[in-house]
Amino acid sequence: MADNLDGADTPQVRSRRPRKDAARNRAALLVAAQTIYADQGIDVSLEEIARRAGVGIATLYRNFPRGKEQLVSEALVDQVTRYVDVARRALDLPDPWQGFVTFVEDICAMQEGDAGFSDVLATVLPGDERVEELRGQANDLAIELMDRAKAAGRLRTDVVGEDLLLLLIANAAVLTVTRRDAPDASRRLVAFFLDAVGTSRSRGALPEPPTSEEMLRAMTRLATARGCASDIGVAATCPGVDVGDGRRARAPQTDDGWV
Amino acid sequence: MADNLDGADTPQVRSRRPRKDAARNRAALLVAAQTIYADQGIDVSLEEIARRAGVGIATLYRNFPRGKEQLVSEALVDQVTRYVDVARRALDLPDPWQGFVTFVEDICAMQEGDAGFSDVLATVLPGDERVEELRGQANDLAIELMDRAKAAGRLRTDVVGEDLLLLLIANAAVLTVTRRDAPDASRRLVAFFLDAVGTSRSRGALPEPPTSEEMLRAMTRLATARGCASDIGVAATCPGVDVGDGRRARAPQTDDGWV
DNA sequence: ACCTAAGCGGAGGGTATCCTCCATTTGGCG
DNA sequence: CGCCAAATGGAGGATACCCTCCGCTTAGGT
Repeated sequence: MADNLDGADTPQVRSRRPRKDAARNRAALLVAAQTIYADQGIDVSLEEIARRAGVGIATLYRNFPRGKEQLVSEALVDQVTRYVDVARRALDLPDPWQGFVTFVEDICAMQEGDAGFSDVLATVLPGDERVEELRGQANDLAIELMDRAKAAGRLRTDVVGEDLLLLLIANAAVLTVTRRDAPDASRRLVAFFLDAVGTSRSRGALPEPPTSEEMLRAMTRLATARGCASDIGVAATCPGVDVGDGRRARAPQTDDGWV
Repeated sequence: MADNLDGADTPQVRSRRPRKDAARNRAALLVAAQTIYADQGIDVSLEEIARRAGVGIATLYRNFPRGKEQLVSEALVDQVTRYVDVARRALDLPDPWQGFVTFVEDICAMQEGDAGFSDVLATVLPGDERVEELRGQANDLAIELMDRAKAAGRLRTDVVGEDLLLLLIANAAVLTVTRRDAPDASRRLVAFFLDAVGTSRSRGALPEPPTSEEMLRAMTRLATARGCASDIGVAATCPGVDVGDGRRARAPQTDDGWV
């Protein structure tokens, strides 16, 4: 951590230990970012995070000079680390298929529990090499899990690592649409995927599907949030989101309202 | 279309035939919207559409007073109509399973061919009853297709209409991420889904998976387009857009790590 | 207790988007 | 041809977001 305290050190790297209030503010910002990102995804204004942390916007930029990208990376690096751990623990399971299934279900459950993490899994943080390094590790472990399951004859041999990525993207999208109104929908998608990639035609019972009402509410919510409609997000709104604000429509026109 | 021409009509509804230039501008706007939406999804600024149509922004608002929502509905109502036709034609196929597969593959291919349509399928246009009416029709037909396939013993009986919606959402997200760099990824997702919901364990060959390079490029493109990272936009999110500009980070502070 | 630099908050510049207002142009009827 | 309502385009108000600048505050060493 504190690899370079004060005192007469090299003139080049003149870092000092930060003041106590500064350290507190930095921590508050990270906590605020983690909380808000987990709840709403990473498309949240930096002002909102600073407000939640009880600091000014300038303090945020002093701690994270590269802006949103850096804040997102640092707020989510713990989750990405846990992601690697999940893969490692799945490899410890004796049954190769069980290991693969556990891994897939666990990371998709992590997406369900943290909208920001879900967003990040479905994209790339071009700026942060730490996150990308961890992602690479997890990817290697995932390949290992898959190879093991293939060797055991339980995973189709024509399934590749990129297919897992497709699932993460798909699941992120389903979650951004359904997180609030039909949270079980994600598990159903995952069950379909596992069913498709496995060889053992076990075909257990599926999780409950969402109801029509839940889906309607979820999609309508997304549409209004997006200021109109679309994209998961999305691209994904996409994926993600886009706070959306209101739209007033004082409108001399008839302007009947939304739904 | 022209349901109320001029002449001495009811004093309440005083619509007249529009001037020729006005009609031309309206058509140009719709064409521009269809073109741009198909290419980039519906998260495009109205200014850009007006510019492409060669008219001012005020002209757009005169023709579509409810703004983006109305323009999207009217630009995409043709596609949604085709969507219903696809379902109807699938019902004409004699083989129930073949009909279901054809329907699913065709609408997902429509999503691939039209990013705006893909966005709309994954949400709801709360304002436009015409689109929602058509969506309801297509939904009923889809249920019929599924019941038929179930009765033939080819579709799992625990699959419901909402599962199809999940696929459309998932596919929209995959497409917003991969459309430019790995367009085949969508077909692979669809193949997985069909494999999971079918009972006949036919298990044909899967479409080619995307390569690692393609996926990396796709995800990086999305991240930079979002100005930072994420969100699929769900649709993609924000799909499409958000120029993002540069970000400089001159960083006055020493700003070394401190972890 | 004092002093200095680290740290702070918020105003405000820049950009993007949605939407409205209004002075000007123009289609097309008489 | 001449008129006038229909139609036009672009300025600009409102909002949201990103990021920087700058004068004030305060931690903490002496």
